[in-house]
Amino acid sequence: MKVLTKKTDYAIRALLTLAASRGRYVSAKTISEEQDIPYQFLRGLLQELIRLELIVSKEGAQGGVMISRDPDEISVKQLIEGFQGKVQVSECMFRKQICANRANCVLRHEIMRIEQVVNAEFDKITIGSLLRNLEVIQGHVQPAV
Amino acid sequence: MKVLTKKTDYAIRALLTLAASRGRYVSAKTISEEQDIPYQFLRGLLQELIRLELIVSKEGAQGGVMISRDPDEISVKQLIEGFQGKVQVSECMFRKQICANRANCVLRHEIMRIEQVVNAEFDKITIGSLLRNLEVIQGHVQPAV
DNA sequence: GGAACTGATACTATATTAATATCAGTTAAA
DNA sequence: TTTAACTGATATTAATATAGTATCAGTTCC
Ligand code: FES
Ligand code: FES
Repeated sequence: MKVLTKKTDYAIRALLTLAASRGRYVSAKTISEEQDIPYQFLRGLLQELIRLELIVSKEGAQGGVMISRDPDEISVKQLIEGFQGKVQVSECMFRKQICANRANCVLRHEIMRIEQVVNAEFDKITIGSLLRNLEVIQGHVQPAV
Repeated sequence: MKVLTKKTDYAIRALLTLAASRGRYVSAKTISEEQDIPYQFLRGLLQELIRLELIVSKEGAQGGVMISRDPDEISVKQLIEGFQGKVQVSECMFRKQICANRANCVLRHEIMRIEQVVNAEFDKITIGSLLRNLEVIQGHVQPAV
């Protein structure tokens, strides 16, 4: 079972690059090279991020995309939902047998608990937190201004 | 994000039927009709369950398959792993940037925690526990002998 | 005007999942 | 002893999701 698709993975990485360059427009070409993401695939993905209102773009020479939110407000959960849909264990297991009694279905309760845990965990992980971890690991910590 | 594939879903349902008929051989046809699972698809799936040693079969007329384990010892986790492979969040996110320092990667730690929680939860849900829930819901509880 | 960009969209390739089809061999029982 | 009800094994197709490519129009900066 794979939880993150490549698209989500790429989106996270693109946002990391953008978060590290806040306030500046970065071209798709640059991101593509820096993160080793196929150019055209990235282009499409960036347009989705624009629709999700996580980044904004500027056309023309010297244009590109720029992150438009506080990186701490962008969670991996949002990205998973945006690109892969909500975490859902099974549309509804055992339809025939149980679903007549959904409200009382114990299984359903347990499954929803799992979903909640997964969502809560992915909600904790943000672009901001990831970036800080990256910086710590790579020794690129910038002194607070 | 879909956690259970149809195959896993079908397998669980087939095992529920078999658990409800412990000690008897049930034909694929019967299971197929009872659980509304495409016959040939079910056939293949049952052969996998045999390989996983969760059921045994008997050929010929009056043959079929029979559950060969205590239903409480068959967890949804085992089935997911058998049919879909281990739960894995991402083969390894951010390869380029972090994987040079895997041991210290905070992200990796968080992700592994999520995996553990999901696995632990699915490990708690067994064919036995599901069947009991079903019986309670449907009012088919058999008095203990 | 031309190079460096994004917007929009259409297309192809690959992988995974889901479903079917076929035929040989086994067993029970009429 | 034949036949209907079964599984074993395997091949094939269909449907869907994911991943990646290509093209062209329009914008902006120099
Ligand atoms: S699985 Fe559908 S209500 Fe329980
Ligand atoms: S994601 Fe690979 S080590 Fe952190």
